Amino acid sequence: MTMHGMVDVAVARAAVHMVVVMEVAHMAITGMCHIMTAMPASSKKRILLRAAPAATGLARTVFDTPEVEYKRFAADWVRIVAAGITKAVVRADDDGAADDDGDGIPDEVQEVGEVIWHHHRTLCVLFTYYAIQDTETLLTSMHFMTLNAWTLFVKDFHLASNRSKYCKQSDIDRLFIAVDKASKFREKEEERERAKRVLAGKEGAKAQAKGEERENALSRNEFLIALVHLAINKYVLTKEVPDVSKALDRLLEVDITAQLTHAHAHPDCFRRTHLYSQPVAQVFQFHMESLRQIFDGIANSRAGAGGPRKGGTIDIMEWMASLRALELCGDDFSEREAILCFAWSRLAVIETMSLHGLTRDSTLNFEGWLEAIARLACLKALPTCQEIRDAGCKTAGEYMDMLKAQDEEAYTTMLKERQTEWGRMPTNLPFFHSVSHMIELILHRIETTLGVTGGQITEEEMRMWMAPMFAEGLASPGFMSGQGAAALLARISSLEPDARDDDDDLGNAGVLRDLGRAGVAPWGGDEGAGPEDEDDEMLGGEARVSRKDKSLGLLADNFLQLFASGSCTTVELEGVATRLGVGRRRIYDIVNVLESLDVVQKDRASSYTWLGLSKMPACVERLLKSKPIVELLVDDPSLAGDVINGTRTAGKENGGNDTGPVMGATANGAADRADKVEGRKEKSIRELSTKFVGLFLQAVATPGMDGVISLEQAARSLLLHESGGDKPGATAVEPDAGAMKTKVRRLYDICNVLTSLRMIEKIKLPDTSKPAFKWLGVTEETKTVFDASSAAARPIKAYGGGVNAPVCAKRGRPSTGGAGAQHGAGAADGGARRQSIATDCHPSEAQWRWTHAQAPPLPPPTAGAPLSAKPALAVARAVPASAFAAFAPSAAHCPMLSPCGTRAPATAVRVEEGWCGGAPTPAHVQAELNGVVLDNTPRQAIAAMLTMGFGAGCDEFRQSHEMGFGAGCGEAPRRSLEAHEVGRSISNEIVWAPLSNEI
DNA sequence: TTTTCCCGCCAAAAA
DNA sequence: TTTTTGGCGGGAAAA
Repeated sequence: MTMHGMVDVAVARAAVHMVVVMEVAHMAITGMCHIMTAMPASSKKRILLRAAPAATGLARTVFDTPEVEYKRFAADWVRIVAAGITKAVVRADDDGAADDDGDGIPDEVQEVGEVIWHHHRTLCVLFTYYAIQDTETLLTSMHFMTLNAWTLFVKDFHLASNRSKYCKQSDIDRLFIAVDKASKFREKEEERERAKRVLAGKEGAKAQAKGEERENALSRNEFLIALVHLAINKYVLTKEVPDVSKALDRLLEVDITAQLTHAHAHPDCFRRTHLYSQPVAQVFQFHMESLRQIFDGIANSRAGAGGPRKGGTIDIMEWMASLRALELCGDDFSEREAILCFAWSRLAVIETMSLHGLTRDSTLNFEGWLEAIARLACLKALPTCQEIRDAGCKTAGEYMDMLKAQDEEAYTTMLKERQTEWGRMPTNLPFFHSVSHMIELILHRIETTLGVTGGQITEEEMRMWMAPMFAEGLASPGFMSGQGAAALLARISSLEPDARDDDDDLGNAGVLRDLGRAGVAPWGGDEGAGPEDEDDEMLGGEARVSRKDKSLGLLADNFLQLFASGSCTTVELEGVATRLGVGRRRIYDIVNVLESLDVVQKDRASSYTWLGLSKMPACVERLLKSKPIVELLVDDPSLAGDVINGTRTAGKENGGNDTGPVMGATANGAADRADKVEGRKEKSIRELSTKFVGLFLQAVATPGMDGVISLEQAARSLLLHESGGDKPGATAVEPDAGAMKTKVRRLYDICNVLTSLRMIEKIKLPDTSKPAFKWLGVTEETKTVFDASSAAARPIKAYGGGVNAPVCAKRGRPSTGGAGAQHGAGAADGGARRQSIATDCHPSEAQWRWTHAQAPPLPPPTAGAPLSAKPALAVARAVPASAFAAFAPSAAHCPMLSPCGTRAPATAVRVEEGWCGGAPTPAHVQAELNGVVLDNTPRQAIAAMLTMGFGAGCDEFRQSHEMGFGAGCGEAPRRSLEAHEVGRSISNEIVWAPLSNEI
């Protein structure tokens, strides 16, 4: 009953993950159950809640979750036990078969299991790393470790010693063979058994395609078994350590874990510290359309060749073939490293011994593929922005190919000099630049092949590009050999599409786009032919952002888009503000109005729950039914005559001049609680919004008004109400001009968001030019606003200083144009072709185009606003939720959206948290680099980003973080791994969890 | 001009 | 206290 000394702590901390055990392999691990019972009930409940989505959202998991990892371990462990580890342990251990807790499993075996679990992540990584060493058998190698690989592993970690009695190289080789043979034998047995048991079910049919033609190689669980034996040989037999679990722990801890290098970093290190940052997400987002096409093209390549169609995934062969076609491997990085990129971009899969699991584990979905590209970007030798510029090129791709063509030697030299070791980050440029340049290179190569230039890659183009590959590339990947490959390939490709329910079908986006630019030859020449584009001579300096680009309406659009597309249901103010690139203050304006309509609901400080359209119609309905709080007054006395009519007991004309309440059957009603002059609370935008909507509803009910209200009218009604002037006997005090002005200002705020909701629209009163709005109610368009898919498709508009391409059609520059004011690069959306996203720091050269070729379904009033040009760093501050769904940590990962623990301070995050927790916008970073301090700048977050390699000149930050794939992953493996084991970040605020279930 | 409405100070309300 | 909310109005950009 006494529990395992050293592992104890770790196990206790990891206890949370153990809950899952029950469902997975409870049979084999029942012995561990007591751990769970010892767990505090509260935490148990919490985790179970979180575990739920894991089951359904596996494919969506962006980080490897503890749950999955635990299950993966459980699956291994079941096999290990089945393989008879018990016998070996009991035989070697001093305690023998003691089973104090009487659960039927010898305590020592249990402890061994716990030790393995403790190091399982590391071991999985190592297994893959070495399995990949052998490119000879590329395909199988990702799941099997050959003798060569095993030997290399042993050598790297100095596990063999010729002086030792039981651990000479030859002993270890023998060990390998023994394990391999034993399991092979057992597998055969099992299979026979199974075959017998399986009756008709189609289960049986596909269950065992697993031909055992694989020769000497260890699967992961066998590798683990081998390690146990190795530990026994190394420490138990030599009497150094009496007990097997301790010996294993020592082996894993001292001999292995402590010797890990950056190359063995867990995939999540890279994801967490580099990949999921806003700048990177933006880079991807910028090229999203093209990337999607490319991915689809590659993913469906075999379908085109007559092969089976696999749904939306890319396997290793396709990955390698595409890299070859792009001529990416070379002196800077090898094919083996390319394979590592692929392997590291996969997500943990629980069961790799089933057909389904194997497929999962052997392929990358879109997000995974993007990650692989990002990893590739780390390895690839790429030019800096400066170099590109100096060479007079627009993109990195252009630069590379030009260099190659003009000076082969220099090109080769560059490749050699710039290569980055696997596991390290490039040092010559910020990571997101690398990614950007990498993508440009890919696009450029594809375009050159096709003779196309700039712009989105279309489906058609992709097909053309892929064509030659059917013929050669994919069909006979020359870089690999071996039957195993063919066998595995057959296995993988034969399986059913696996209902990829997930991935949004951006499929038709391409079509839309093509339609959009109809008239322009698909590729072939021309293109730029857009009648309009011109200018871009670029601006000199600071770009003044148009007021329209930072309007509340625009912001509201983006806000709605962000949440409507469903990536997250928790609205966390600070995070949203950062994400949207605005100050918190502005978010309040929006949220308050939305709250008054039940679109969001406040659940705690700084946090709201997104309700979307679920409650909103009912809310409006309710307002309609209940008597309005404020009575609508008709502003123009003359008009009052007509308006006031039937149906209402409009009978009261107060002494006050024109004031005539139009509605409100029971005028007295409104008075009840409005007695005391309304306090601050009553004047909140939230309340104001409710009242305002009430006014609209009255206007709708009033014949002749048709739901139209002028702001002045509304303001006056509101003010009169506030002053109590609308009460029966009261004397109306005509509000003074100042008050009116203020009130109108507020109403504009509300109108802006209501407009974004498409619930009202601005109209101009025929007669006067008075501003007025017309109530539309919950329209079809409103529904569209909330519809997840259309929201995802809806382009986001750059907000504020966001800088991207000038897209405005309007040529003349706004009068203000001071010195080199900015410009609209006037490229019409439809024909806009990609330029470069080179996230360069020199605006004068960059010409951005925000390429939303497809016309937004419902251009909001503000659409088409010119986007100003500006320093490249800030490409677009607002990124569509759809982008974040794929790249950004989900709410669950990121305290910025949904704190899992205590809330992070509003403006600062701990450096350890990486970018999570108040991510700075590119503009912030830019400002910081320029030495300017913006308000609301999350300085620490920026510091964190800078340590990751963004920007130069921030040595004080960098020095302490010269890291490879992850902070601490290289230097202090012990510690950080421990932290990882527990599945939480060091800061203790981030809890790994699957991406929100519903996406 | 008039209409819009961004910005952000600073105080009330809430931890 | 400190942090979160958010009223409020100057004043400037659009129309």
